[in-house]
Amino acid sequence: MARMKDPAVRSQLIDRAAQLLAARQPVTLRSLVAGTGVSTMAVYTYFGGMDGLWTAMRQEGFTRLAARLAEVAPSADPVRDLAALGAAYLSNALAGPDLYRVMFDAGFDLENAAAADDTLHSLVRAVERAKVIGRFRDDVEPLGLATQSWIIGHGLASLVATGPLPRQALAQGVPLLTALFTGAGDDPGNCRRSVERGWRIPDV
Amino acid sequence: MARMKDPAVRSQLIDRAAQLLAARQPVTLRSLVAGTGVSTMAVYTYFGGMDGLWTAMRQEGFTRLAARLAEVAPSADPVRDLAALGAAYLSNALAGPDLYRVMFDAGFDLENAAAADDTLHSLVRAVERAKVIGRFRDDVEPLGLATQSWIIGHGLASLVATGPLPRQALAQGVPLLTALFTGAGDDPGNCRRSVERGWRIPDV
DNA sequence: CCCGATAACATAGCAAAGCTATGTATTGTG
DNA sequence: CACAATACATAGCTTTGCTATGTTATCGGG
Repeated sequence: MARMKDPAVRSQLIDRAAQLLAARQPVTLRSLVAGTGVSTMAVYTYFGGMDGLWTAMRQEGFTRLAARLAEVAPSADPVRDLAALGAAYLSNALAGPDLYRVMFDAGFDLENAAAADDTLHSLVRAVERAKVIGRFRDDVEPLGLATQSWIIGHGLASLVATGPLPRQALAQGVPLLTALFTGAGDDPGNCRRSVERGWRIPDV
Repeated sequence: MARMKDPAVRSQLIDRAAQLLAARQPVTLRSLVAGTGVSTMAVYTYFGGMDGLWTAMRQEGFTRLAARLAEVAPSADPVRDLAALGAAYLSNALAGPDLYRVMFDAGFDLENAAAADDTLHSLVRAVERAKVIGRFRDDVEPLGLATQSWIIGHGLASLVATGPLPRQALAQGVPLLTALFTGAGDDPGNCRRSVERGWRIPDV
């Protein structure tokens, strides 16, 4: 009945946008299609305009974040896993600061909210596992503690990746998470060890 | 020898920009000067261009933040004061979410870094006072703990004011700060009370 | 007291931005 | 095989930030 959209063009445009973003070059309609051979109309057939492209970029950002978090294999130590998830979150933000900023830049669509919920879920599960083995108290609300971990991770990512704090400030993540998890009932010594073991990743 | 710049025009333009920002209307060169009676050149004589205007907006944001923080009168309970400073920080961010976002949006100039340092200083002083009266351990580094408090405040502000978390999530500030300050050596019961007394402000 | 130099300001217009109207080509379906 | 619907290119419109140029007002020195 008609021609079909070529999905390769769509991902090509997204990739090029991410590439421009990483190169600190302005992402404009014309600079996007410059190297691709397609015309400016492609952006409108595939994304409905530049706004649609930014929405797609946000989705791409959450997809990459989910991939990073999925790399964290659950271990026998859920507190370590929580710190490792935080480290993966930071690692993702530092790997693509501009893309990370785009994720939280403008209007939050329902799709982004769902993606953010997925991000939280992996944290919630780790908190629940920590409760099961008695590291956290019974009265700890998994969603609440997961949200608090997210707040710390996002605050650190935002201030370091695109803000005024230097990269060494990433080390603040260890005392922050240790204090949070100790407050949730974990033994201070064990907590510190678990967090330090999980936080290995992003100090590069 | 020459005409003098009129400072009133400068603040008029800044005010109008903040007004447009709060009304969620695009801040463009021509929309700025639309109601003022001045021409587009004014933006260039006063700010050197739109970038200069955004820099001035960031300064304005930090000025308002400093004013909010200055409203917090130091009391005999420095832990309460720390929580009150965090609440004032949140209150400022929620009063002008768009302006708050502008503050951390793009390039961080030296001036902004200095303003951010001033913000930190009020926190550092409160931490030092808490050490003096024995609420925090002697080995607590004031700058480190102040930075950690800032990370929490900014994470909360960013995720609530312009992000996916609902306004009720502000309540997460209490357990977060309580855990942080308890980890710094404060007695859990006293800490909770102090934080709750200081956190009164932003739950509106 | 006035005049010239200098800076503030208005006007007009340029390059590039996003977007749209229109025409062409291509592909799935009857 | 023919038709219709959709992808895509081309060209141009509107608005953006910015600048070149001319005009006017103001302060200091004679």
